[in-house]
Amino acid sequence: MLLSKSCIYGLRASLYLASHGNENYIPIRKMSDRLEISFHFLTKILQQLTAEGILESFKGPNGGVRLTKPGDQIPIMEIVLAIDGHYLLTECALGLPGCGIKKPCPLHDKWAETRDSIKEMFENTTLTELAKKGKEENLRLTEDGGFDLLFD
Amino acid sequence: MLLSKSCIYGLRASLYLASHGNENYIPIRKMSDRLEISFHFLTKILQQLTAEGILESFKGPNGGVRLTKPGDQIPIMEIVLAIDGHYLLTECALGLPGCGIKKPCPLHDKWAETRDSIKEMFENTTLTELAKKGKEENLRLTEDGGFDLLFD
DNA sequence: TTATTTTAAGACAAAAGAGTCTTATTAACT
DNA sequence: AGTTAATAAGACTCTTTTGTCTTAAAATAA
Repeated sequence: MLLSKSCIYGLRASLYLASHGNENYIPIRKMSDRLEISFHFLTKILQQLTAEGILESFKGPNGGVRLTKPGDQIPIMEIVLAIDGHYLLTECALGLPGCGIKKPCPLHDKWAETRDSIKEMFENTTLTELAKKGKEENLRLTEDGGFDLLFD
Repeated sequence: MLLSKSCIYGLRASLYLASHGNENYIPIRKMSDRLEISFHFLTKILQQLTAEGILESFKGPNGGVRLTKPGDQIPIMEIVLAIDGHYLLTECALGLPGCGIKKPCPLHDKWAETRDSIKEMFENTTLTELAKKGKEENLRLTEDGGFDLLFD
């Protein structure tokens, strides 16, 4: 898999948050219900994003999590980096450690090019952009549910 | 990871075979030694490639495995498909089953485009092409060894 | 025929990823 | 103060991937 399950869940939750603006904290329980993700698992993932400063959390009644910045300032690459690390940006296609210009593997040149196009895609796509598109066209965010399910 | 370890090992071994032409069978033990891959693990992987018709094997003394076709007729996509399956060509970036034009996720369009560039890269790169380049420039195929290590 | 060299097959073990559960801790409301 | 609603933290389990080991089968050569 390109992205780990944790990363995918983190992205889905981030899109949820971006679809709602970030004035209010949104409870993780609500998100896990709507997104059909295990509550405890999602909690752990969002704790990572909180630790990385992408989310901020608030305990107690009316608590939850929200984005620390407006979603149009958050490329999805930020979420990917926070959860899966930089492997996507640096990993050798043949799994060789430190594969680079100096000590390349035979696939290095072609793969570096392809990898850059992945990188650019993730860097040039913001949460808000996807959330907007998702809302307008009621696109999918769960196995059988669209963005409309995220709203009351 | 983009490719599984099994797939990476399968690719490295295939490049080994392609560097040697396919007149002779090459023992798996020799490949596993040179490529620094566990013999039994590599054996299992190459059995998959044999089952898929990419390799043919021969038991007993002077036995081993070899490519069934000239390496310039084998795009590395064949190896990837045989070991990791078609997930690379079809998987949704947000992990939604059956994500496609009909029921897309918000990332679908952009991801499909990026995914195609990965696909094309793997389809347009042959074993021989990489093996030739690897031999000529003595590129890396193990943690610290180049193509020269593959030869006696 | 017997010993040797090789792949084939499958049981087993270790490590990593994914998911669950329990117990704090914090904040709001009554 | 006490109850309730929420996140934080960490132990624990399940599953998949990765890797090891043993035995069988096939081919060669003495």
